[in-house]
Amino acid sequence: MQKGDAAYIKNLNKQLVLNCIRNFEPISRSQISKRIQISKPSVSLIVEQLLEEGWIEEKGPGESTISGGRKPVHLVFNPKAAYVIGVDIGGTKVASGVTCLNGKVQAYREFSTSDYLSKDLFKRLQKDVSSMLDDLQLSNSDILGMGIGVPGVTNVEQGLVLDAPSLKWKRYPVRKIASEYFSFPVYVENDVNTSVLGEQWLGAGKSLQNIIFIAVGTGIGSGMIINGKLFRGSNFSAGEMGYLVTDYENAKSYHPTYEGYGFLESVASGSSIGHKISAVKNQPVTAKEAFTLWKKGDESAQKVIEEAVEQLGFGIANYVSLFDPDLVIIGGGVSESFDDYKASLIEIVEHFTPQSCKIVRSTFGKEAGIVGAVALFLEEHDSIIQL
Amino acid sequence: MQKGDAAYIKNLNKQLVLNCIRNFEPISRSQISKRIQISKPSVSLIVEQLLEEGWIEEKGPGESTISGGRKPVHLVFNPKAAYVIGVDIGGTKVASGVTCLNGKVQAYREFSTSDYLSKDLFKRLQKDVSSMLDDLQLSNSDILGMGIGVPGVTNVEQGLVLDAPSLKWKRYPVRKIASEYFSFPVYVENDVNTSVLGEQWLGAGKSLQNIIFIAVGTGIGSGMIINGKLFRGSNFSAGEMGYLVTDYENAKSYHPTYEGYGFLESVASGSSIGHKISAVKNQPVTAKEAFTLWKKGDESAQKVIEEAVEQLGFGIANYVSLFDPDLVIIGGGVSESFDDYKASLIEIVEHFTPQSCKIVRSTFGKEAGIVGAVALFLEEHDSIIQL
DNA sequence: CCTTAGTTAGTTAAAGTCCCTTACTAACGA
DNA sequence: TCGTTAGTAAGGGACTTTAACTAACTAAGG
Repeated sequence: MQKGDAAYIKNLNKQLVLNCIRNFEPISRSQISKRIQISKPSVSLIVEQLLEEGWIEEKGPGESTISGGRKPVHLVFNPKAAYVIGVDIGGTKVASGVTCLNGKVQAYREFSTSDYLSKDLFKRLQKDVSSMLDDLQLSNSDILGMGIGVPGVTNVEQGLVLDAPSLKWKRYPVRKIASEYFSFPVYVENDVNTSVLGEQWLGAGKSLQNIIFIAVGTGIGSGMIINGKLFRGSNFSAGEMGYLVTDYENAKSYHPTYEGYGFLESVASGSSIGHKISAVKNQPVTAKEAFTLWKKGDESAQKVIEEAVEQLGFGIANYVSLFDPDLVIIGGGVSESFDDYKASLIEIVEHFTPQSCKIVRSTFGKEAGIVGAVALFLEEHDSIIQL
Repeated sequence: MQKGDAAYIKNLNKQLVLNCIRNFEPISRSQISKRIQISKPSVSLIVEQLLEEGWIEEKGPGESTISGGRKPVHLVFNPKAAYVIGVDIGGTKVASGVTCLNGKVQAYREFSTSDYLSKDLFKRLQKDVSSMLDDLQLSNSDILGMGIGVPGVTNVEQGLVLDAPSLKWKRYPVRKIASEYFSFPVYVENDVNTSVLGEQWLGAGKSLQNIIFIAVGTGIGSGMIINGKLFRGSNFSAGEMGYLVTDYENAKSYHPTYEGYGFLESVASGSSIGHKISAVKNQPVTAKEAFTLWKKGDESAQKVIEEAVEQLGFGIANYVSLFDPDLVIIGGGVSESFDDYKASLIEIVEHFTPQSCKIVRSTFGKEAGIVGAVALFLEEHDSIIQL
């Protein structure tokens, strides 16, 4: 529990005022005072400090009310007061970007993961970051910090990637290594978790309290916002949706430990769809191609995909039954064809859950990883700017 | 967000001191100061107030350290400073009890639900409560408030039972009705949720952050503590474990909306075990009798129970995969035979989850409902005494 | 046994920080 | 000029803290 002293309440109220401005700009000192129930003199004092520190700006006078009176001074948030760097380390590429405090991406870079995986990955990243800062004419002191999304189980407190198969990282001390290249604080987190944070901040889940984000691609992973906060589980491995069991008969003969994948991802992931159709066709077919075949009326593709969607639907239904979320967001490679199977997916979920729940597709494009990583930084870092 | 002022920090620090005493008693003013990092004068002042208000007591001198010095004055929590009433409204009986602040039940009463369900249930409850208070020589002012556990979906904020089939309550305004009979504050919550709160407070899940409580009886329900707090979901219906789907083939022909039960409870609950064996034996058999038959070597009982345990195991595995909890607690009628199927249950869960997780049986006996309801009150009510 | 130095517990007094209330000035419409 | 609203100044209250105190105890030495 937190101890209360003067500094603590000062900070509390300062954040309260700043958040009020962020959410209701433009707004006057007087209105802030009314809204957050802090006396006018206190608000004025805090506003003065925020102005001095550059977090907010005065923006011309507002309009008097109908009954007359002095015009209020409009205050607005200054999203360029500082910047945050978001990094998405994926299996194929490492994308990085600089965003302002509103999450707008100001600069973007990427490089191939495999070229630098064995060595100098962070050195290369440092190069990209320097180049972006140069472009934007920013210095290190303008940067609050960096968030990094990684495809694996991560201990965010220690900045340690516990296991990321696609990068071949095991107990890899990312924060420690990154601190050798960057002077600002760095936070690392599983990429599905950063995704759901991004969606909560600026995407489909804006200001919702309970959100599930499901990434269906090579495997199936998920992240969740619970009671407004990211939930990580007791061992940082909550949301392992790929391990769900939805088939009593087949599961019995199934051995996750041998096969290296969970049950659900062995029947409903993008790669499983690819494998199954490849087996039928006796030639390599990717999941993307499978969806194209399906649309063209290919029967074997239809069968495989329909079963995959059905199993995925069961998995989502289970998730929803347990969590009762406001929203389920589908992301990952297989979400590209979301519109094609959306209807049947929703039907299955509705059928097996006590309460209905919206299911939508992820909103972001290639910037998803960046925005999520930035959201992670803002969520974790103890600054006046909070998610 | 909370606004900070003098009263707020005072209250914060007061709670901090009181909790410190509750957790580490006996403890001296000086030690408190060191532990919670509040200056000695402040601690002394707060302690003086807590003594005056009766929450704590001085208890003789402690021992000096090896290096000499004045003996510390030991402070201890006074669990009899106030009392809380816990009520468990079940399908068969309404149990009520008075506990002290440590959760020890000081008095207990019960009456048959069916006798009073149609009318005067709360009037009857009031009688039991008065009688208990008389026995304990307590007055209304000694009672902080009342918690009530109910077998149904409940909106705790409004004190409204949304749907409790076994009581035939729909949108039943329990708090409003209770307020006509009791002068202290009343909180209502689903009984599985009160159970998990009770387990977190004084049971198997003491001081753990992520706990799942599963009640297997007539149906299958569950409650969960997430990040240390009870999670209710967006529509107060999180934890509907009975609706999990674990069987691809059978689920397809299954229609929860028609059958009134979820899929998992149709194959793994106590009543489903009873039904299935009754069908085989062509005579009514209860779940309890089924377990007895099983132990005696009855083959059909074995088959039915083993399948039920298997399905339940799948359900728990799914739960664990998604939540990554510290602990799973099994309660409800079917948990009485827990030791008989514990091994196979654990084996299944281990097999299908990425991370292993302890599974134990619920700790409480008939007082479970009372303690849980009291825990609910303490969790919800904004008093200096917090869960 | 008595004395004294060293140590720890708890209190007193003064000062700092934050907030609030009250009363003010500033600015505007009618 | 009056009524109204925005924002500021001054004084006071409620916390906290630091620094210095008193109280109470152990242990060692004469």
